Amino acid sequence: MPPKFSTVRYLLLYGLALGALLTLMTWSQYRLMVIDHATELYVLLIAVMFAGVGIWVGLRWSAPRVLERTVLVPLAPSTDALSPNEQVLDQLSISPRELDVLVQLARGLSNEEIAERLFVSTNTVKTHLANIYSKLDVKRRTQAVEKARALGLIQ
Amino acid sequence: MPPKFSTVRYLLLYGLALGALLTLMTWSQYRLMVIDHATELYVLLIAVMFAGVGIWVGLRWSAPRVLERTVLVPLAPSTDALSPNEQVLDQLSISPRELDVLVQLARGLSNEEIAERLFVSTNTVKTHLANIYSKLDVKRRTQAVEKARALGLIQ
DNA sequence: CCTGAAATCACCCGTTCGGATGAAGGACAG
DNA sequence: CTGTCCTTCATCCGAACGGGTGATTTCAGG
Repeated sequence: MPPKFSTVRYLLLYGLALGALLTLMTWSQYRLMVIDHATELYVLLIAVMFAGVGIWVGLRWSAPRVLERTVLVPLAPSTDALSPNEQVLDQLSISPRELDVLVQLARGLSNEEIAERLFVSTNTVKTHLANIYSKLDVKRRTQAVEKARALGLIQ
Repeated sequence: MPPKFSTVRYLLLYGLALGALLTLMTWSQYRLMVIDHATELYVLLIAVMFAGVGIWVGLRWSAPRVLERTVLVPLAPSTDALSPNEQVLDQLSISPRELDVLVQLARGLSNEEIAERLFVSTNTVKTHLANIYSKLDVKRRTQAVEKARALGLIQ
């Protein structure tokens, strides 16, 4: 359960998922071929499966930050050059990824849950959090949320 | 540093503080008597010291909850019978003391800091927090703050 | 081309937190 | 006066968190 080597774990999961997909593909191909030549169903199945894989990969690489940004941006329409929270972000030199972690943090997620949502290891989350704490000059996660809220970085 | 027996610790602090006060009183009395008969100054000193003690004792017994309540109430003027957050408080059956802990929790304080501000032991804070978690149906303190904020219990 | 920032991952160690449980005293309604 | 709720305090144990440190990769900018 505790992902000490999350990279290895995810690689294993990748492999297992791909293997299961291939097995399912060949099996379904065989079954459908035997029963009747429902190639349309077969194509549909393939399409659905790969659509799922595509959606997952898309989430894996873009969603975690884009989804949050689209929530944040409309709340603060850019009047001049930078919105207020972006100014604060620059002043505190908080990186985009650190803001991602901060947003998840404000939702009350644990390190492991944040790691899962952002598709990184818990070690990475901890590193980001340590940087956030030092930049916000706080000691704990609840204080970080409180201060980030006061500074307008989140919500 | 870790207050395992906070009652004993506070009793010791009481004793030490009282002893220091008595020492200071006799010393100041002696000094002022020798220099000149500035009884007014002496009375003033006594008054200030005991006013401080009185304020501290007052805070010790009443302020921790009253001070926070006065922050909460004006934000939600009672329209009919119960203000919205009080309705939620009743529905969730969150006790006044638990709300006190919740308010401190939202400020990002640690268990020990909350215990100091509310003049209870960390064990008591932990008990209140456990009850809060079960009543709010959450697992961690950051989640509790998030949910309490969403429910309008705080801020 | 090289530097530096950003992002990622890892390990160790100590502290804090949370779950489970028991207990005791005060307040208050029935 | 008896049961119930609130508040308080306690212990044990496992999980989560935070500090410190080091390392690699990528990539933009000088």
